[in-house]
Amino acid sequence: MTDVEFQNARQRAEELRSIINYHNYRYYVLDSPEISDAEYDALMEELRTIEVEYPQLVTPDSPTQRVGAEPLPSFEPVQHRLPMLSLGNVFSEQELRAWYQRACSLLGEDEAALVGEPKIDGLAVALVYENGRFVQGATRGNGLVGENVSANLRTIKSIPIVLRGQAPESFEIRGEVYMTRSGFEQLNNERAAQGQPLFANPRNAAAGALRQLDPRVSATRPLNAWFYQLGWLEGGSAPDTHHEVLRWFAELGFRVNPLNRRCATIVDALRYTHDVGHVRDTLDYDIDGCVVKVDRRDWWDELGYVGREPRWATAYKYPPQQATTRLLQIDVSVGRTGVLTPYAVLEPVRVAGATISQATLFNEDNIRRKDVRQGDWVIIERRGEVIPYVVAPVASRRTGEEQLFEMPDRCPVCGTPVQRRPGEAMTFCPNPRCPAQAYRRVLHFASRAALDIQRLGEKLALALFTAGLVQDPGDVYLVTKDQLVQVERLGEKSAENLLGQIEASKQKPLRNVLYGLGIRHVGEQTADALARAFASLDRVAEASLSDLEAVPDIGPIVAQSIFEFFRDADNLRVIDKLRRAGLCLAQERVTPATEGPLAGTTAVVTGTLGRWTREGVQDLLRSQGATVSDSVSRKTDLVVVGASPGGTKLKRAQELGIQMVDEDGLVAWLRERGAAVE
DNA sequence: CCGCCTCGAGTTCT
DNA sequence: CTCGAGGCGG
Repeated sequence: MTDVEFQNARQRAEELRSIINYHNYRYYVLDSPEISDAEYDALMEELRTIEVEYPQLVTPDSPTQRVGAEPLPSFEPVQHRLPMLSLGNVFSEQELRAWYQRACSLLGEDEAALVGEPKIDGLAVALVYENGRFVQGATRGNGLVGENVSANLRTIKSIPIVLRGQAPESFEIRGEVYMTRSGFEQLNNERAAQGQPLFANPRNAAAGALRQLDPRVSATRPLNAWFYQLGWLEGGSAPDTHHEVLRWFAELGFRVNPLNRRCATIVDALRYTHDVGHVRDTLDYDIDGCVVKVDRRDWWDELGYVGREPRWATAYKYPPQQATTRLLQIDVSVGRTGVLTPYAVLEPVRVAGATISQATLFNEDNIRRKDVRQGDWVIIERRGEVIPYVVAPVASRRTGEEQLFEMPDRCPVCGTPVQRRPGEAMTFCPNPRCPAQAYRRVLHFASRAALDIQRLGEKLALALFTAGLVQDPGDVYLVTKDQLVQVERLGEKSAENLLGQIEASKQKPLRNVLYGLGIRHVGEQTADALARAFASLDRVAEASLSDLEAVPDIGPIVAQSIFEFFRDADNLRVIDKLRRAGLCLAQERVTPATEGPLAGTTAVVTGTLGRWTREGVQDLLRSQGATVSDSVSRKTDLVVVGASPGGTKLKRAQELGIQMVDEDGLVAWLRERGAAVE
């Protein structure tokens, strides 16, 4: 190698580093790249090639050095020059106002400008820069001593290795390392596919990634960071107000959250917490509140600290969406179809406005996959802000006393040995006469989507069942007022009401009856398809396997299930009772999905309507040839949106660009197509 | 045969 | 709402 070649290589390497650092900044910090990924990769490749040829040209701040450092034996402790304090919390508007009043009165001011920032749910880190270069980064640790995680922080591409513009001689900047929600989901999907344990939430996943001793593992994790606080500073100066400091950070090349806002008064700050709360769900990172800081930094010294919390800043916390509680034991329930479903019995805990004491665990595999044990501390959340869900155990809080769950080998209700088919996740009790199943069949028959017998709910159904009065759906029509009054101690009026409901149910259309029978694999959609195709219960009962399979969406397994149902003596007895009670087991004219003004259209109804019930709208659409579905997909033509609609349906409809209408819009839509409106 | 789309079934609390 | 699994198109 000649000296000239070496000099050229060195010059080119320097050039490339500065070009790559610039594009890194455009891409990772500003989120607005100027070149394509391929062009970027080509630049990286060129630099890497030079560095392989001339290893002496590799510098610690080279972009190629973000990945690939050797694993560490352990993290080295780092004493924070300035302790990393925690913030005080407030949980309500009043408390935030009180914090502000106190700050103002200590300052002897009427008002003090503030800065609002989203409070990122991640891990606080402190980074030291010297002469514009990243030299060290540490975790918060206990606030006084943290761990040196520099090698891992280097792998986060939005963290600048070399600063832009004029930086002070040395300073410390603080920020939050977090994992994006999308990255977290993808990571967990990958881990699930490989049978590895899942992370409970993005925060835990980020913590795991940051504390990886092998930076090469860290580098593969979707970490990112926001910066929001100046630590110490030497050989230079920083602006006087916090909002200017944040702007200055951005100029230096740090990633600063765009939601940060200067608030002139406490009223603005309150509005700010409200606004951030509104966009919270749309962000690709978790926040658990807002941080509010006094803007003028000279006032920080005046306000000082109480204990280890600054008086010049506080955290306004939103109600938690997750909670930790004790999983007392795992019980098993038996469903209508005989499926054994394990569920967690929890130490009651408040999550998102409700006290949760139980949560389903779905099946044995799910429990095993999550490694949930009886006695564990577990993280609970409400999916869709409703359904309680066990996210993960907190393995670090185990005592060794925890008990592994085993699916019982006999049905907990009737004692019949249970079955689990190879390759299937569900365990079930094969005894159709199992009281749990029989009782739930009655309940299902009375449910809204079936015969809609209100008042025949869990309690009464169980009482009638144990008294031996209603053992199957057919018995519902044999109950007398005397029995209700004398055996069930119902009031005269309630008994009459119930009997009225039962009487009215006899008019329900065939599809409701078919659904109510509880044939395995026959839900609302399939029941509707059967009613349309055969128009009478008897014809369904007589249908051959191939007749059944000719119906769209019915395949061999569903056909077999229907076929068998109508060849079971117990089931035939039930149907006989229904027939004698005078139920509607045939329908005169059925509109096939291929006829009517709405033929070929698929609609979804979500939320609460005003003028009609949801069922009413569905019936209206169906009666004119439309297909009514429960989930939005590419095939959906129209989504009718009522008040408080299902979030995923709305989101999916938006993603797919499907027409959405309210009630008035629906009327217009129907008129356009020449369909009847009432 | 695989992957996508639906459907079915179980479930919580106010 | 979630998960499992059946149906069916590519």
